[in-house]
Amino acid sequence: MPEILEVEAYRRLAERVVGRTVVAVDTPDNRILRGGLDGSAFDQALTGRRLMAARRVGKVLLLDSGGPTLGLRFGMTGRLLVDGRAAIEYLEWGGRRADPAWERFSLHFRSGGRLWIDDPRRLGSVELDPDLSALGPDALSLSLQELRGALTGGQGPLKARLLDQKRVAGLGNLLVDEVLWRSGLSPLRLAGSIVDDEVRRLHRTIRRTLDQMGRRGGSHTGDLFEQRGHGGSCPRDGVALQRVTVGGRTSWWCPRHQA
DNA sequence: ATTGTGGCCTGCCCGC
DNA sequence: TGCGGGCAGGCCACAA
Repeated sequence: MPEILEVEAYRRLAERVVGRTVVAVDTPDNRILRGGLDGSAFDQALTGRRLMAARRVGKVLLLDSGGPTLGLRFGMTGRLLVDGRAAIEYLEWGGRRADPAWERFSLHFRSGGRLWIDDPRRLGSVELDPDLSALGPDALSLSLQELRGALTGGQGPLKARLLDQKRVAGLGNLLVDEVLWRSGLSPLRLAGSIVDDEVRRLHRTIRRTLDQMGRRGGSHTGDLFEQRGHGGSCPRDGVALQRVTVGGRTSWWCPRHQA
């Protein structure tokens, strides 16, 4: 599903439309439109605008227009396509095929071509000038100090904390499971119990994991991924992985080396 | 205020 | 072969 790595790939793809001018906005599904606006409001706000930049904050893709900024969220099954090209061809848990019925939002450009969102489950959304003030520091540039801050105060399990977009923006279920597995930290540990040594290890692991998996092609390319599921075993030491729900998400972890 | 839970939404896979 | 149940999780509204 789209976590920070996929959305960053979407952002790079979206750079292809920077400089283009919007001539029409298609909103075949107004259920994904936010801010109480209908399709014509999006059309009115964006038609005639030239796109100035493609940015990303956490899992949100932002297209600056000189007027309103268009914010795109991809939920679990949203893909971005530009001129018929997908940033991520295969999306875990996404549709197994391309279906025009899954097109939810589309920008047409004066110079030709278009950008659109394909989202079978409609868990994504589109918004003008989204409020991003509640988002925590971005996971791709997360400093040690920022991670320390994210883990400080309050209570709750480590994994829930890392998934909380107000604490750290961009990490999703697969990335957090992979990072905790590599760090040897249990998803159930209380965030406040993580000592400084472990915070440093976690920080190093986040950086290395995002870098490596970004090059491999997305959040489904972790070393743990293939073993997620019943009957799966730890790739490191072979014992059966345990399944537990943390932060409302299915979590797979190794009871042998994650403590 | 923070933390937890349920629901949204639909494709896909499995077992009968 | 078709069908129904379970599952996937990002995000939000809502409850405690």
